[in-house]
Amino acid sequence: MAEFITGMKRTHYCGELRPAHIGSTVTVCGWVQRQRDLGQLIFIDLRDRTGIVQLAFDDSTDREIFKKAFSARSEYVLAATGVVRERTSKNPELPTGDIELEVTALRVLAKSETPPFAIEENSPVQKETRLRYRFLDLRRPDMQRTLQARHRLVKVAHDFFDENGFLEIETPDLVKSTPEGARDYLVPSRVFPGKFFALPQSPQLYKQLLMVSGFDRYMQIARCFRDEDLRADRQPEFTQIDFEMSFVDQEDVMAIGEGFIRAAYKKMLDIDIPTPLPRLTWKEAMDRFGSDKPDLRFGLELSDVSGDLKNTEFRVFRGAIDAGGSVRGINLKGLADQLSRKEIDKLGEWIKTYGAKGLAWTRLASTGETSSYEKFLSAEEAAAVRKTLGAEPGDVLFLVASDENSVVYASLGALRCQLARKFNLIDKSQPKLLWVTDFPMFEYSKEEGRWMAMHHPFTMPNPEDLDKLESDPGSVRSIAYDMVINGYEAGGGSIRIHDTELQERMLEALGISPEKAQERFGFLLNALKYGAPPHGGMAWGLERLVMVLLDIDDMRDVIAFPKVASSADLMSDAPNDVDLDQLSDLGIGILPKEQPKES
RNA sequence: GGCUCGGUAGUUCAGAUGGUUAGAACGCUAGCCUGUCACGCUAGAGGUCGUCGGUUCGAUCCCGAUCCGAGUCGCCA
Repeated sequence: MAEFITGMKRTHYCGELRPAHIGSTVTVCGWVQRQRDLGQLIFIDLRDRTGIVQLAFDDSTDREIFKKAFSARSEYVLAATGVVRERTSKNPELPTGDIELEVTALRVLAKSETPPFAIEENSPVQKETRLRYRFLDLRRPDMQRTLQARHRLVKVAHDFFDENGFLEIETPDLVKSTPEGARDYLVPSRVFPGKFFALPQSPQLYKQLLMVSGFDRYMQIARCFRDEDLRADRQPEFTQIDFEMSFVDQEDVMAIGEGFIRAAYKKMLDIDIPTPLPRLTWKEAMDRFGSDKPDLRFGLELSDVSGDLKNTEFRVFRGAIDAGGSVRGINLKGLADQLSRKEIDKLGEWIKTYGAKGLAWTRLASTGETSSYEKFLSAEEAAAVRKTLGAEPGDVLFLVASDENSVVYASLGALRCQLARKFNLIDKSQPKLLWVTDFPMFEYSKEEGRWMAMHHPFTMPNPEDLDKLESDPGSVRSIAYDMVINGYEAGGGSIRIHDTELQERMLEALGISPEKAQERFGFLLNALKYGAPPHGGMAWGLERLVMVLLDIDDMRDVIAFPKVASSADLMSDAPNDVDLDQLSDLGIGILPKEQPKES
């Protein structure tokens, strides 16, 4: 039977005791990290969220207390009162290593089964086991630190936006389903059987409505939900640091965005981020880095060699160029001797996952020059390509050709990052932040056979491109901007359309009929008719920011109770079956699982 | 949905052309031990080898299906 804590009041956290406390009587509470039984002498390391302190029991200790110490096991919960004394032999590894507690009162507040893994930093346990026992995993010091950092970042956000006149206003979690964009999580309505709410993918429409309502400056730590497949850096439910402001243009929003990120880096890491941040247009980012979220901590920029090859007789290259695509390349400087032919072939296979048909290469190794494509080119063409890529002895040149530029960008953008990781070319000494601006308004969806909004349908098109909205949607730029940090899309936003007519025109350009538009977005279109101020804003992914700030590469490590790749929660076993009664209340039936077709 | 990788003791892993009794380390249990701090020493317990089916005299190992996990492509306005 566990003992009660009544009458024992914690005076100190374990990790804060120091030689200055010697002689004073203190009470600490925590979990048994480890018990060391030396016969007539027992030590217990007691852990709480601040650290560890050693409890000592010897022949001067009360026998009843000694017995309790003897039976204490890992993760038992103890309260201990004692006198702080200097240690006979000190432990320089511990902040509390100069002192220990000579225990005069001890209570076992709770026993514990043997934990499935040791509660310590970097304990070598598979993610699956950690997530099944998440409540134990979270006891580990690194998880405690990470979630404390997450808390501090949210505090920085609240403080910064408050100081700048932003009001936090909560928007609903049960909203209207708007099938543009990510798949919605649906919530059935009991009162309206067969009808559904959706969980918000973002507070987008509501924060725009708040601008119409005159709140002028809004912010929210907003929960968002997207029913899409997960990645190491993507969870189905996540949090945004979201803001929106009125009577502003892009520069005003960016200034606030830079102000917040400066405050975040300063208060979290004591790093001064120089502002204004550098900017790249989307086009520049794609041409130079093959990505709209380029990692600027290393070089390996792309070069377009299409111009050198426009008259080539080599079909692979010529065909790509003639079809409106391109041939582009990367020069891996000075590493030819460290990249074997076999490894190059492996990269060639790997890059096919990005849609490339293959990887053309030239290896200028000290043992000789070899190339997969130069034999198909004239001497002038081969030389021109080398010149464009700045080839020198020791380099490896990589070329990708495709009749779709998006494939060239995706392949080389991924190759660039892959090579940087492989050869450790990433300079981690300084974070690299930038804005990517002038995103295309639309991208063509082959699946849907129509133009889709790249950002979202409420994004303001660049006024210079307005006349091309219907005639040439592919060339229309938007007033949208992403904040990119170390190759992560940390945040993004846009100036919104605040004019009903333009909004209707935009929806029509997206192939949404006026009737459909009214049905889906009527509440927004209606609001825009009643005096909407020009407005815009942006949002950061809170988890992404914590990841970037703390250099953590798994988003699950910055979320207390995350989901696994199948979007299940291993600890609680959600999602789960529900009673038929619950379903019938909602007017919902479950279709039988589709049987595999007979062949 | 596709591709790749993985599932063996509580944990992290090793293993065998398909053959009697499946191993290690840590952890756990018990005993001894007065200065440990990854305490030490001694002894011991602990396994449906993810699940189902097939091949075989015999399957943890081979084959098929399936479940679970990881990465990634698609997807993520």
